[in-house]
Amino acid sequence: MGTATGGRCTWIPRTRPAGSRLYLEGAPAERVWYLKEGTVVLSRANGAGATTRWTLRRPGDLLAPEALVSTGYADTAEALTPVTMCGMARTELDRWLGPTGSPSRTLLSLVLKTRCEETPRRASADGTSTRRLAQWILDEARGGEAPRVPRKVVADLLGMLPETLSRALAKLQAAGAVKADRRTIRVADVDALLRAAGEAQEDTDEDPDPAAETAAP
Amino acid sequence: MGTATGGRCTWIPRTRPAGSRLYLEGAPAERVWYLKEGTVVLSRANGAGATTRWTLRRPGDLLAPEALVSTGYADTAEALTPVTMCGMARTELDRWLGPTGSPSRTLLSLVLKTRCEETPRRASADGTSTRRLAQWILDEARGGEAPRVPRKVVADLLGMLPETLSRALAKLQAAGAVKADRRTIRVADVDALLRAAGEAQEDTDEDPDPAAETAAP
DNA sequence: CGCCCTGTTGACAAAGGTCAACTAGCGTGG
DNA sequence: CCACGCTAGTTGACCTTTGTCAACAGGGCG
Repeated sequence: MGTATGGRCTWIPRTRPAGSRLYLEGAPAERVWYLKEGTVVLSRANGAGATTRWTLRRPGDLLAPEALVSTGYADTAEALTPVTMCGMARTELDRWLGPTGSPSRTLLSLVLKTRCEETPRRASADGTSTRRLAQWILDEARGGEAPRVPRKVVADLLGMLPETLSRALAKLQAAGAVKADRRTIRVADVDALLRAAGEAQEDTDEDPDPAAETAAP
Repeated sequence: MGTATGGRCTWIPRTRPAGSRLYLEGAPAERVWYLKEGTVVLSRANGAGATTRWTLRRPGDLLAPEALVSTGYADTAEALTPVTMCGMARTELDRWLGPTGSPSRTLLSLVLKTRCEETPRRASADGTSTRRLAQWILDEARGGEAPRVPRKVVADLLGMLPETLSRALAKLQAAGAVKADRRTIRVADVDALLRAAGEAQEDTDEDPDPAAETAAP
């Protein structure tokens, strides 16, 4: 590892108390951190109003690497314990990484892009089967058509059985949201589909999050 | 993107028919591919005997980037359609990427490491709540103790409610697998825990997978 | 010392898994 | 070219698991 570990890095070390929000999903992604001490949990809004915590970060992990390929943070990070982290401004990091277009930077970008796109899906072990299916279709459809993969595969990807998928799809068809035959699924009514994907916790108001969390400065 | 896109790459293009296995989880990771055409599904054995398909790869995605940081493939890849992909041997890629220890390579390694470790967890939207909890504890425990995070956080990470988590934990304690108080969970009996994590589809024999899939050469 | 927050336990309802029968499309072979 | 059989997908009935709602307990902090 070398450069990033060992403490004698050019990155700026900093400590934050337990409970603090380190960065917010959607905010301009200006910094990347290397986590030296403590535990951090990442959460992400999952299409519907709800927010899901989906993974932990521990010492040695990188926080917000997406800053390199995206303009906004992909997750909200919350310290579960007091943390020590080394931060670096995105622009500085950019310089540090060397010329764009170098093989390793190209690869880095590719990997990060893929990672950013797929993680949100990961989150949802929640929501009704119909809702998950609707979200998947919205995510995956290109030109109004979902990928032509066997039903069994779709079911696996969504963590449900083919039978359940079949029923969920039937519901979406009944609602007029999609039109499906044995091997294709096409979007018939985006609004209806969005409704199916979002509906449920529609009552859950945005959780205004009254500061409270941030401990002593 | 430049280097990797556009077709005029140093990578060796190759086509494979629908249904073929492109590489196998656990096999020595010798190549990395750039997917140019087609759809690929990745699956991974999830602790218990079962195997879960967890994500799709489409044109423009990288296949098996873990080859750079791991000796074995992390997933099994299966072509859902005929595919065209550009492969490169790990050693050659290694040379192409330039000196180890350069900032961008260091970062690339970090990101890949994190990615490899966290994806398996993603898979499991399946299994009973007790089983998922057992797997999580096995995954996360360091020195016989699971991370000290609030129950609510653990529940979120596992996609269940605090109530359900509480019941699942009670079962594991009843089985003598763990010992937990209000804020810690420590492993009491690894074997019992492994049994709890694996049990269920114990009848599911290994799916010998009788060729069948591979289409015409 | 008492309140509040987090976690636990209980009873009930609903979503989804299970098992099983049935249908449709496709490929194969006569 | 048609018929047959096979596999993937659909539908139905039932049962387990988990989410829901609610009451309660234990620790920590004021």
